Amino acid sequence: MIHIDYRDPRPIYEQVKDSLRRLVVSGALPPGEKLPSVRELATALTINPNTIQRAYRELEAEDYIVSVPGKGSFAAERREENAERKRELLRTLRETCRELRWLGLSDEEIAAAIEKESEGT
Amino acid sequence: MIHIDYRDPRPIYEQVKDSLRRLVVSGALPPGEKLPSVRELATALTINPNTIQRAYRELEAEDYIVSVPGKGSFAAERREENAERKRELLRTLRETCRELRWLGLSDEEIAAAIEKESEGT
Amino acid sequence: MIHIDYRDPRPIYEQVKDSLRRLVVSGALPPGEKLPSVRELATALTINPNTIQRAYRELEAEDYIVSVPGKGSFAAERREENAERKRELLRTLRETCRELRWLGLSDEEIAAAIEKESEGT
Amino acid sequence: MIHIDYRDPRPIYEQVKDSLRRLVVSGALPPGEKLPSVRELATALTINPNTIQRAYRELEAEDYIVSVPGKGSFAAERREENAERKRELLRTLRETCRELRWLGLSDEEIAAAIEKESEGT
DNA sequence: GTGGTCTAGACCACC
DNA sequence: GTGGTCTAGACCACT
Repeated sequence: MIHIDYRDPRPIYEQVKDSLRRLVVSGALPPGEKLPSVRELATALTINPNTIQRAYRELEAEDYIVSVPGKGSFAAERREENAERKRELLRTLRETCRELRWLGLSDEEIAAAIEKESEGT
Repeated sequence: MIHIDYRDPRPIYEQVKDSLRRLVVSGALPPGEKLPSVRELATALTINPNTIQRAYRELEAEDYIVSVPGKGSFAAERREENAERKRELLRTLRETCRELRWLGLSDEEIAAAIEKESEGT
Repeated sequence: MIHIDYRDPRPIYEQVKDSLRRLVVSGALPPGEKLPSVRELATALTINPNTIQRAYRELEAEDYIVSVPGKGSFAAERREENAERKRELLRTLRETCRELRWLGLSDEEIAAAIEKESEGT
Repeated sequence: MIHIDYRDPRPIYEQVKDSLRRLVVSGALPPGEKLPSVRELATALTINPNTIQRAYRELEAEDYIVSVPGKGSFAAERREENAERKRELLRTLRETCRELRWLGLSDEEIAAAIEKESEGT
């Protein structure tokens, strides 16, 4: 589920963050579900625990997960604040649609793509 | 119009590509419009001309611009092929919507954001 | 009313002290009001009684509560000594105001915030 | 100017953050002023560079400093957003005033303390 | 076992 | 020189 691409110029902790955020947001990790421990994930990905730790720390700061010392890390409850992130997402949403239109997609086709937002990645 | 962020981990030529593609796709550079020359843009951004060259080359391969030897580079006509790029865009579209829904936005709010796809960047 | 945060790096007895002091200072525990016994509070918070004991002992040394052997602990009368604590509070007061000003608040806004010193915690 | 107390239960990077934030907010480090480099401060305080780095990273995320790779870190321009931090500061402000009143200070004395908010720490 | 902090030391890209 | 990332390995408090 979590894939690291060493040719990706983005730092590893960012790639880990993105993967985990997607798992939470997609519902693959429902609220309250336990995430792999820092050490587990580190050995599974053969990445240093500090790097995983940083990903977890920042995901907690962004309210996607909750970490409880001595217990583990868990998918967070859904929250509706986070105006910053919303603005960012709406911006990419608009840009993506603009380019799709430029590539010839009609608004109906775009809407359809959003509806059947069910399958994989 | 073209903004380089040296703290962005992505390579410079990728940032230049994104900026230029956005200009084309948004209509800021309508089809046929002349782009600045590689050398012009390089000096304007104080970036190595090779970096700009690479951005132009790849944008041409992706059909966003057309380069005419001895004349310059121009915004391309709108193309409806590029299935690869379409799939990529639809994928980010779906992921963006999924996270926006997770953050509490209704489908109506998302649709509205797409409609008034007018303001800033 | 007393909230323990196990992720707070401060020792538990400090957190208990702060909570109790706030109750006294806010008037929630008016002078003479009986506090829960050490054992009661310890079981209620599932904390070691020694930890609670230490909080009570130090709060008595600082004149916020009074403990009467065999009878219990009570919110103290208002005291105007405690020059040490006053200096400490005035110091944090000045620093807090300084940062609020830096963040753009005018003296009027700050004064207003102090006036309507009524709502939550 | 930056003092680390190893008996303080708070992590070192937090203490470093607080010290630096105070320097910025107090005007001791005016906007644009260069901060000591990560390595300089690390050796000066005999603290590991990673620990200092973390403090700098988080201060940048909170918009108190700006770090430019290859150039250094600098005190940020004053910004007036940061509603989160404002709320937190106003909360401590109210609590501090409440306890000062309980200790017998009049509103006039408190206001006076805020006015002559000039001297040191 | 868990998350969290810290150290020591390395490497990178950029200036 | 600078900030930034990553590894390796240690220690702590808490469950």
